[in-house]
This record gives sequence, C-alpha cells and structure tokens, in this order.
Amino acid sequence: MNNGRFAIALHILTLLDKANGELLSSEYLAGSININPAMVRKELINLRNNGFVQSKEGKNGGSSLAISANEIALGAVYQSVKQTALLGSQKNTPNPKCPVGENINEHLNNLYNDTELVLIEQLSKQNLADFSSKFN
Amino acid sequence: MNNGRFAIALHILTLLDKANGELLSSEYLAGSININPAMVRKELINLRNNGFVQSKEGKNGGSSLAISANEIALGAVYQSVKQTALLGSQKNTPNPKCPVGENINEHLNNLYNDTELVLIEQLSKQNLADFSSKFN
DNA sequence: TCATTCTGTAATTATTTTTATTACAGTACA
DNA sequence: TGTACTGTAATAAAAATAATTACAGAATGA
Repeated sequence: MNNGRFAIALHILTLLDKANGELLSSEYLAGSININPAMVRKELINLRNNGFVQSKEGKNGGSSLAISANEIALGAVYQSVKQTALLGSQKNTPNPKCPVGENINEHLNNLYNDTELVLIEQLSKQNLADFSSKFN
Repeated sequence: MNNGRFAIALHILTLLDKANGELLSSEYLAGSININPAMVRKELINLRNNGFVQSKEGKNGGSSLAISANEIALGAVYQSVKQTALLGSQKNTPNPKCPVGENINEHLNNLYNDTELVLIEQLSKQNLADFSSKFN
C-alpha cells in the first residue's frame, strides 16, 4: 500500500499509549507528528472505527486508547489504513484478446493476496506495546 | 510500494517468456498491457538494467529475456521496480522536540526493512517460470 | 543508399492520489 | 454562556504516476 497513513496511525497510537489514558487533543498529536490537526482527526475517525481509540468531544476532550496496547497488533493497524492492494494499482485493464492480458489480473491478485497475508503476519509479530516500548 | 510498475514489469516478462526467444516489439507488448509503447520502453530500460531482458534496436528489433525464466525470482522483480519504502512515504518530518517524534522514523524504518525482507522472501517463492506457467 | 521499422530518450502534459487547509456546526465543561 | 474541544465537509495545493508526443539513432533489406 505504501501509505503515509500507516506512519501517522502508528504515531498517534504510540503517543496515546505513552499518555497512559490521559486524553490528548488532536492539536497536541498534530504537533508531534507535524501535520494538520484536521488530518489527525480524520485518522482518528478510522482508528475509532477500528476500535483502537476512543474520543471525547467538547472542552477538555481528546483521545485515548480504547483497548490495551498489547491487543493492537501492527498488522491490524496496517489493515485499518490500507486502501489499495499491496502491489497493485487500481486501474489495470490489459487487453482481453491476449491470453496473458486476459488472465493476468487474476494471477496478480492471487499473488498480492498471498503476499499481503504474509506481510500482515510479519507485522503482527509486534503489537503496539512492543513498538511503543522502543521509545524512552 | 504499491506500484503499477510491478504489474507492468511482470506482464512484460511473462509475454517475453511465452515468446520463447522471439523478439517482441514495444508496440506489441503495449498492446497486450494496454498502455503506451513509450511506457513499455521505459520499463524495458529498467528490466534491462537489471539483467532480465535484452533488446535489439532497429528494424525487426524488439526484446527478449536475457536469462532463463526460472532465474528470475519475483522478489527480484519487485526490487527492480520499487522506488519508495514499502509502507512509508518519502516525507515524514515529525517534531524532534517530542521524544516520540524524534525517534519514530528510526523505528519505522527498522520495521519497514524487516517487513520488506519478508515480503521479498515470500515473492521469491515463485520465479517467472512458475508465474508464467499459470497461463495457457 | 535510402526508405522502413524499430529502440532510446527527453520533454511535456494530463491524471490521479495524497496531503493540507479552511471553516464551521455540535458538544462538553466550568 | 464563553471557551476549548471534536466531527466533518468542502476545497485547494502538492506530489506522484501515467500518458503522450516527438524525434534522433540503429539495424535491416530492397
């Protein structure tokens, strides 16, 4: 997928883990990542939908982890932000009159799926707690 | 990396393998992939630089595999087209004043590198001959 | 030798994807 | 009821990718 969102999501999660339940505002998170608070909020929507974080609106609001850091496998984080296939582009419209062109998408998809499975497995050897513990 | 180039490269290589040494023109290749011949030539430059194919200029020219299809591991094809890190974006400039921001790139890079290694290993379980044999 | 058919490559443009920005309604608190 | 947040949409900007055009140079063969 090659997605800057993976880095952002993991960055947010790491900060939330370090905060130990204290609510962090999107502005604060954005400050550490060095991006716009609105971007952080967008990513938080996704992290919330995946059950990783919870947010509180209004004054003194902010976000915190919704589950324990060792329940968040990095592979799950990857899956939550991935939008396109690992190696493919969305548009691939080969010539169906050619025997290779006709079938290559099927074979590529099989290859991508198998590969992605292994990738997720590998990422999941670490969970958020493991990752976060690498920081002081 | 998430690169349409992987699909294009593999498509080209598969066609060349099927051609059994016969020279195929960039126009012919482009016809099967359904892209512009100039794009094919660009990708051929890369495939040539990696020793996978050879081309002949001039009339009746074209390209063919430079080595046997079972010497071309799919992981090597991936490596030849990859330009950005597997999961990262080029620009990631977190706030160095934050202990997490300061070190996250190092940890992300380690994670990406380990993951990519596994990915290449997985892809390399198949070589071009294996892949190509899936087509009639 | 010279027209033809290719590749090699650069320059340019177009398209798509990603990221950033702005804005403001809604919510919670004190 | 003012303040400090989130939620979300709309828009714009930037970056990455893909496509197109163009033409010089190479090999062939009539």
